[in-house]
Amino acid sequence: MTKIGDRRRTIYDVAKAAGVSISTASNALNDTGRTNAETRERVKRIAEEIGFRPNALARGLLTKRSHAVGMLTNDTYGRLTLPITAGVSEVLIDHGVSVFLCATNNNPRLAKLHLDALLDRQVDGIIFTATRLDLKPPVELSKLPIPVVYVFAEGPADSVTFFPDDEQGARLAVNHLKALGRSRILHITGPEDYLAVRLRARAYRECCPSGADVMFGEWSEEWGHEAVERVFVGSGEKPDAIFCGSDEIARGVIDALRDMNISIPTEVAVVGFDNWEVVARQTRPPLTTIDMELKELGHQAGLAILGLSKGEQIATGITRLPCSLVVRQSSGGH
Amino acid sequence: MTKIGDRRRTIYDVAKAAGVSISTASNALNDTGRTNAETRERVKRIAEEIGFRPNALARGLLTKRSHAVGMLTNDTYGRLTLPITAGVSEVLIDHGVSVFLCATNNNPRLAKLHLDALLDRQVDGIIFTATRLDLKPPVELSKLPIPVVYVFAEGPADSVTFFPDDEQGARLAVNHLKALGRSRILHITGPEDYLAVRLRARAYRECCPSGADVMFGEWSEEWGHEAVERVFVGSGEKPDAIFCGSDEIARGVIDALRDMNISIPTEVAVVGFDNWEVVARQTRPPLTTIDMELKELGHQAGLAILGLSKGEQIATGITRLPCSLVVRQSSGGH
DNA sequence: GTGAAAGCGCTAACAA
DNA sequence: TTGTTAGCGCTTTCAC
Repeated sequence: MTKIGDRRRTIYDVAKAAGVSISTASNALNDTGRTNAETRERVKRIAEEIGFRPNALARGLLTKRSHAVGMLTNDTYGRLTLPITAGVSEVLIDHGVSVFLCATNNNPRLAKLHLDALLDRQVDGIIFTATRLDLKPPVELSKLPIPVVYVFAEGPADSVTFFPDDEQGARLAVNHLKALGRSRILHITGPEDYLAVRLRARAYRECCPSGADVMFGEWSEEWGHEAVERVFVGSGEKPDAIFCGSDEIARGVIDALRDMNISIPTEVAVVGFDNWEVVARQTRPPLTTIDMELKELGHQAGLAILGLSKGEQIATGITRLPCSLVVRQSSGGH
Repeated sequence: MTKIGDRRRTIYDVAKAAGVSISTASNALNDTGRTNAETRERVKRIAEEIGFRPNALARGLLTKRSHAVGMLTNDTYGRLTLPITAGVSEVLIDHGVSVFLCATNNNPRLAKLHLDALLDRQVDGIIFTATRLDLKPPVELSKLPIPVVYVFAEGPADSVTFFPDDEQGARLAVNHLKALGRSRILHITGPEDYLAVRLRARAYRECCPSGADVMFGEWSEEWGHEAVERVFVGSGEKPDAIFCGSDEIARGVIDALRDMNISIPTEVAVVGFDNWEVVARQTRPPLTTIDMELKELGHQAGLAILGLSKGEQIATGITRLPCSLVVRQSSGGH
């Protein structure tokens, strides 16, 4: 019976089994240097056979590239973070890069702890994600020795930053309603101190020059409900469409309209913002809404950090990625 | 002007600045070996001053412990995954362990890719999370050279596995309703092919020996709505309480009851399952529900993998962690 | 109590 | 084309 040590195979094992030196083995495995095609194939085959897998720690120590990036995030229960992270991870895994997930809960002590851990691990870059465009990181990220990409968060002026194009998204919603023949469109949205809220409201106003009416409030169903009650009591001309700042607000709006026996979309069409499926799919009728393409945002952020970590030049400043319109029954669109 | 190279400080820099050898510096920094207390303090102070941070790659290469673990997950848009991950990360960061997040989308190819990457990075262990107890990992995890912990998923018989105590959670719900004086309790729940559904239904039946009535269906609001309509049309004795298999179902139930002008909780009390705040907080009235303590599940999984990676003995088999009851207005409890 | 030296597994000059 | 060699930054015997 052959005694096989169960320690992991190293490049030495490959070299010995293939009858070459470790440098030849290394070159063959990585397609670097000048290696005879035949030798290369043989080395690769043998590596495969004996189950060789390179030690990423050793490689990283030498090359000073760990092929890992850190994601520092604020948003624990993250309906934003998770799709973004999935997008980041999805592009990076194809480039052999793994992702450390660090939830900071917006706590500076925790953020520092995670940041130090990431730096110790020699990550090639950091992606910082928050839930608001106008929220600062809980820890200083601006003078790190590695590149940083911001998603849904504000970095220094010359940083690489991604977020959704709120104005374009709002235009998409309003133009959809206008194309459906609606003319008295109301905008019920979140707190005015959110940049996203202001951007969306601005785009909405530009699309509805006559009689644009914005109701700022909270990010809750409750607020959607309340706003509708406020608008639809009494007489006077009523809106024939409502563009909501979030799907949650839209849900409250829809529930309130149903309570008042106002038919959707016949009397009032409703459009939301987020395409948060668990909400948008479950309203009655299902909600037409704006999708912020969070996964794509993650893709772009991943590609950016990849490029930066290789020393490539990436356009700095804010890049706003287009939103898309998801039509369901609440707007009566097709 | 002193030229300071901006490469990272190494233990050599610390040793030189402190006038000791690198081995002494290492011992001092790690509180290992016999080191003069005074020397130790001096070395630590100097390390701090020059901004020394140990290179985790070098350390891991030598010690064969990377102080990183991988989380392999199925549930991309994860209302389960995220709290669990947060819990894992929360305990581990305090032990200097970081977490790689790998979303597999239940895709074997992707899972293999991620698993290999984790192995290459010499992770100290892997936590596999799924969304169902009776779902197998998309990749073979049973004979890895590193420990594996399963959360919300089934591992081999002798593996370490955590999930919530569905039966205890169900008993909590039913007993709460009984304590409130309800006697005709109906159970509207998800598909019977889920183990969790069967366990909850069993516990419910045991608590309601007389007239226990279970309606299996889907995990949707729609189903909750439909089930209520089915039950409350026609004459005959109606339930005075409904225990739902999920918060989403409960939401449908509550909406349907309101549509029928049945008052909650006076005529019918409702309890959900999940404590998914975005749903449970927004129902009218707010939903009494069962919390699966996902973060605590993550804590336990993190501690388990930590212990296992240190070679400690951990009880194998399935550990079910208690759920808790969150009382809101839908049950009229206090 | 401290230091010299070996070496973790790998890559990249440079020689042959 | 291939092999030899020198480290990457750190921990850890084992002399002193």
